[in-house]
Amino acid sequence: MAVAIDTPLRQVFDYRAPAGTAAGPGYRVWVPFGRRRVVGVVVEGRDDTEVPSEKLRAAFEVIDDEPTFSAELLALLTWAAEYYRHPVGEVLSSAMPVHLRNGAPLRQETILWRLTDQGREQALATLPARSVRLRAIAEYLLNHAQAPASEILSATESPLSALRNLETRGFVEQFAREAPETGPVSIVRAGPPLNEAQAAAVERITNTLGSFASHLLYGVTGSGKTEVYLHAIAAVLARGHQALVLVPEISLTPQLIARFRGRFDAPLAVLHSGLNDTERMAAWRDAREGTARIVIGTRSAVFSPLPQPGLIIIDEEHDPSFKQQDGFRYSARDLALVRAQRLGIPVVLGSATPSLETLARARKQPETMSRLPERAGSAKPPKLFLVDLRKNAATQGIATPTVMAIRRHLDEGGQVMLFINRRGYAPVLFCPNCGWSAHCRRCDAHLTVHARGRDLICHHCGSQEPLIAGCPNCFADVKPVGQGTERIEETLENLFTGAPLARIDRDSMRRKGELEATLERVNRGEIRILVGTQMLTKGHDFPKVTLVVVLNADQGLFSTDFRAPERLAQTIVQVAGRAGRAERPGEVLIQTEYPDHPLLTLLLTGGYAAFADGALTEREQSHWPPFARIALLRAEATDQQAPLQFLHSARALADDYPVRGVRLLGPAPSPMERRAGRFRAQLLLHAPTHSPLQRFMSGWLTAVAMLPEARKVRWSIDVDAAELS
DNA sequence: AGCACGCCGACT
DNA sequence: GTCGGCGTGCTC
Repeated sequence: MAVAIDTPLRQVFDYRAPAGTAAGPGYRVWVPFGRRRVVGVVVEGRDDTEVPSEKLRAAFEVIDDEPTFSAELLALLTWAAEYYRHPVGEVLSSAMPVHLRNGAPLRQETILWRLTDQGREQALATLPARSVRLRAIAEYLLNHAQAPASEILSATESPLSALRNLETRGFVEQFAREAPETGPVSIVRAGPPLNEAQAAAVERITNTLGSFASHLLYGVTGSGKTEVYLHAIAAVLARGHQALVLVPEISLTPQLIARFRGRFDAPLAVLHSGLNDTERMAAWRDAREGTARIVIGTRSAVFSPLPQPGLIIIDEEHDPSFKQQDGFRYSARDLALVRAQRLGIPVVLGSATPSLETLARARKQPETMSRLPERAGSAKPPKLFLVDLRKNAATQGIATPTVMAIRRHLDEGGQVMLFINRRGYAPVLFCPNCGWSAHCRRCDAHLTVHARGRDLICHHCGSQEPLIAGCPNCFADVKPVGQGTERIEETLENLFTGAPLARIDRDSMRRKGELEATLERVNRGEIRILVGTQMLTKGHDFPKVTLVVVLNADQGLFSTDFRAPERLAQTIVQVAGRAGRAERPGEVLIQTEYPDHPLLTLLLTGGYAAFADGALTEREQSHWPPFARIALLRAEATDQQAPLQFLHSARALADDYPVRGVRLLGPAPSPMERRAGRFRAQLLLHAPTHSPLQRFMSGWLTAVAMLPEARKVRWSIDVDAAELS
C-alpha cells in the first residue's frame, strides 16, 4: 500500500499491510520510517510495488477501524498537493488536528460517570455525614445524571480517589457515551424580512442546491450579505445537509457566531486559530461525524470533513488571508471552488469588493452574480472626495482641508475615523545633519519608531532596540520622519483637544477582549475620533461614523506588485463602507499626491465596479492573472549568493523541459532582499493558462529538487502567488 | 524534516 | 586520547 508521510519528501512510500489486516485509502497507519515510528495515511490500497522486497517494510498497525479521510476529502487533498506542488504527506498532515497527527484514535469514547440504581437509592442515606466529598459527588450526580470525571471532580473539589471509593461501594459506575444521536434536529428561527435583491439572491442560490454553481454575492457593506447566507443555510439544513462557512480570521468574532447561534438551533462547529489542540479535535470530530450541521472557520476549515455537504460560503472572498503564505501555500477560496465542483454543490463568494479573479469568472456567467445594491436602513452611500496633498499644507500628515472637515463633523456631532496603514509612531528615524537613518540589522528595512518614541521596532522580523536621541554617525539630534497611527493620534490630540480618541491597531489591541471593549465604546458614542490600521476595515460596523479619512492612499499606486492597486481599491472601499450607516450620509476623504491617477479617478467616479473594469483591462493587456497564470519559485539562505545561484541553476534546467507558452522571468533578489538575516530571491514562472504551467512544473520541479544547490537554500514553490515579494 | 554516519579540531 | 562541528546520504 502507498502511504503518505509527514515529510518534505515529494513522494509516497510503499509498505506491506500489517500482518492479518488491510487498510484502504484514508486509513491512518503506524509505520517504520528510517529509524523512526511515524503516523502515515494510506493513499492507495494496492498491493503491487516496484520497491525491491528487501527494502519493503510492513506497517506496524492500522490505527482506527475506519478511514480518517473520506474518499472525497482524500481526493481533494491529493489533488491540492499536486496542484500546489507541495509534498502530499505534509498536505494530509496539515488537514488533521494535532492529536490525529500524533496517532490518537479517531473516535474518542468519552468516559462518563453516573449513579448506579443502588447509589441513587442509598448513597446519601448511608454515607456518613463526615464523608463530605463522597456525599458531594453523589449529590452532584443526582443533579446531573452523568458527567465526565474531570467535571465531577472540579465541581466538587474532590480527588479521583473519592470517585473510585464510591465505585468500590457500588454507588457509581463509568460507561462510554453512546454514539452521537443520528439526524440532529436543526431548528431555524425566522429572520428579518428580505429585500427584493436579497430574496432574489437567496432564490438563485437555493435553486442550485444539489449541483455545482459558483455564485458571486456582490454587495456593498451593510447591504445584508449575511442575511442571504443565513437564508441559504436554512434551506441547506432543511435538506439535511451541512453548510461550510469560511471567513477571514479577523471577522470570526463572537458577534458573528452569536448571530448564527441566534438563528439556528443546529449544532455549530467553529474552527479558528484560537483553539487549543483538544478543542480543534472536538470541532473536527463534530464536523466529521455530522454532529455539526454548520461548520464555520478560517482558511484551513476548507479541509473540514463533511459527510453531508450541501453548501460552501466564502465571506469576504477577496481577503488575502485566504491564501496561506508559508509552507503549503494554498488558496482556501480557490480550493473551496474546486471542492464544491467535485462535490456537486453550490458555493457562494461574498464581497463588497470582489477579487478581480472572481469578477472575471462572474463576467463569463452573469447569471450567477447577485448584486445587493441597497443599504440596509436605506442610508445613502458615502461621498468620496480627494484631498490634493501637493496643493494643501499638511500638519503631520493631515492636510488643512482634512482638519477642517474633521472639525465640522465633530461640531455636528458626528464621529470621525482615520485610516492609515502603518503602525507605530513614525516609519523612519532620520538624522537631518548627515542623512543617516535607523535600519534593522537583520533586514533591508527601516526601523519603525514606536511607543511615542521609546522603541525602535522592525516590522519584518520583530527585533527591537531602544530609541537613540543622537545620530551614531555625527551625534546630531535625530528625528522621526513620516506618520504612523501613534503619531496621528498625538497630532489629533493636539488639534482637537478634549475630543475622546481611540487608536485601533495591533499594538493597542494586544490584550484579549480589548478590541471588543473599544468597539463598544465607539458605538456608544463615547469615542469621537478613531485612528487605526487595516483592523478598522475588517468586519466591524461603526454606525455613528460620518467622516472617514484615508491618510495615505499612495502606497498602492506605484508598487511593483501587480495586485497592489486592487488591494488599495478594496481597502478604500472597505473603509469607506464604514461611514454613514445611519440616517446621515457619510463623507470620505482620500489624501493623495496623485489626484489624477487613473485608477483613483475610476474609483471616485464609478465606484469599485468601474475601478475593477479598468484594472481588469490593464491586467489583460499586461498578461497578468486572471489572464495568465503564475508561480513563484522562492529561495532563501543566510549566504547572499546561494539563493540566486540555486535559481540560476533552476532556470538553466528549464531548457530540458520545454513547454510551449511557459516563460521564466528572473531570477532576481526579492523586493526586500534580506529579511530576518536571510537573503531571498525569486524566479517567476508565467504561462497563458494553468495546464502548460502544471505540465512544466511536474517535470522541472523534480529536477530542481535534485539540484546540489538546492541543499544550500530553503526553497519553495508558490502556485498562484498572491504577493510577488 | 529527522536521523545517522563520518571525518577533522579543542578539551573533560 | 574523546566530544562534537556540520557535510552527506537516506527514509518504502
